[in-house]
Amino acid sequence: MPANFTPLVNGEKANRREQILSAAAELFAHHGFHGVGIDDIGAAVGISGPALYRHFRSKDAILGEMLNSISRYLLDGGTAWASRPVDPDDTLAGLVAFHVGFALAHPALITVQERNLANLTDTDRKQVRALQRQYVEVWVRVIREALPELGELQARSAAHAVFGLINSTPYNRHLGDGELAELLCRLALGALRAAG
Amino acid sequence: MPANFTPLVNGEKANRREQILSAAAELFAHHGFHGVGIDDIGAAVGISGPALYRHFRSKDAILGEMLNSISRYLLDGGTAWASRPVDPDDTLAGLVAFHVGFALAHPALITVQERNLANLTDTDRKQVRALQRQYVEVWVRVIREALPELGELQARSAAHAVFGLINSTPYNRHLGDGELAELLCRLALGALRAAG
DNA sequence: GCGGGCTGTTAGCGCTCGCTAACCTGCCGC
DNA sequence: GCGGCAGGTTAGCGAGCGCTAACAGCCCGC
Repeated sequence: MPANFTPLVNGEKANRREQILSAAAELFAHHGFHGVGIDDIGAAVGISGPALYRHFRSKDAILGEMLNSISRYLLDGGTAWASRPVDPDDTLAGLVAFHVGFALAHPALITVQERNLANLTDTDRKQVRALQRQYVEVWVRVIREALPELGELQARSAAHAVFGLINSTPYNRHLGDGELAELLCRLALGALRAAG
Repeated sequence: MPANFTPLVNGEKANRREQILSAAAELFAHHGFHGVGIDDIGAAVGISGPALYRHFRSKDAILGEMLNSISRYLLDGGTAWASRPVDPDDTLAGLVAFHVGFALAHPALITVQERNLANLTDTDRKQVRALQRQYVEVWVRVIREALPELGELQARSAAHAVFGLINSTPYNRHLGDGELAELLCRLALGALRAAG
């Protein structure tokens, strides 16, 4: 199970790229993809405008790499938790805690992932949707193992609803991180338990 | 408690305006505010481009009126439910069902409301945020009456989380409307019960 | 029946945006 | 020490955007 999220770990030189991805994520989250200019992203990392094209092929490529790496991270982490040989309730709790941890650590990425799927290139969108679909399937499987009385469609709907619940972190900055994490886990598990 | 949502009921002539608002909502939800052009909105209602300016002062005004009327509708409906003299658990259940009903009937409006606050004019944004804040306060009050052991901050966080849960309707079209409504109500109430 | 508002049209202005071109500079290997 | 490349700069292009101007048909009151 991955500990820290680093979009791309290419040894060394990826540093500027990560800087750009992180700044762009923040900007995209606040103003939307079309509301952010190339110059804005450049300015946010201290370089100016077209210098970005030394690191990314296009503005779309920035968003594409961002969403791809998020989806891949979630899928990998989720798969890792799901394949641990513990009892179903603990597996579900672990999966919830994993997603809560990510949502708390990276609210901007959550926002971008939720809002800007439609702004992707066709190929990028297909890739990201495939990864997201697989992630949902992991959840569906784990939910149904913990709550066998649920049908597949019900489990899928419940998964989406729980994603919405957890992904409320961008609007949810009243409590400290620790307390909020615990509350979100309780809420999510309580919701799922009530679904059965 | 309002039955149907009609953004503005100005007697008669508001018809075209409502047509435009509804088409724009769908487009904004799919492509984001900046991703939709004046010509797109016009085409969606069968007129072409600049004719919109016979009905709205600007593109921003369309979004402004849309978000203002959504927020006002939710606040009015929520306030109506909250002030019914029934026992706290039933009040909370009613409030949940009210929000679920809106989210199921108007997923596009939910999406726009969630994503495009930042694209509003300063004055519009202030108005909308004020309405939203009041709506949250209604929820906080009702939640705390049903679950007195919850602190105010916890209740506010729980409210935001439940909004996220219910507002997952745009991604959640696997079940029929009736079944999904019932599931979402159960999930939301289960989550809140687990918070106490 | 005709003048005026209401609602539509097309042409086009001015601005911003993504991106390219052309050029500059510091560092590293040979 | 010098050639080349990685990574930065500014100028400017072409396209698309929001919006305005100018004009046209329809309908309604007098």
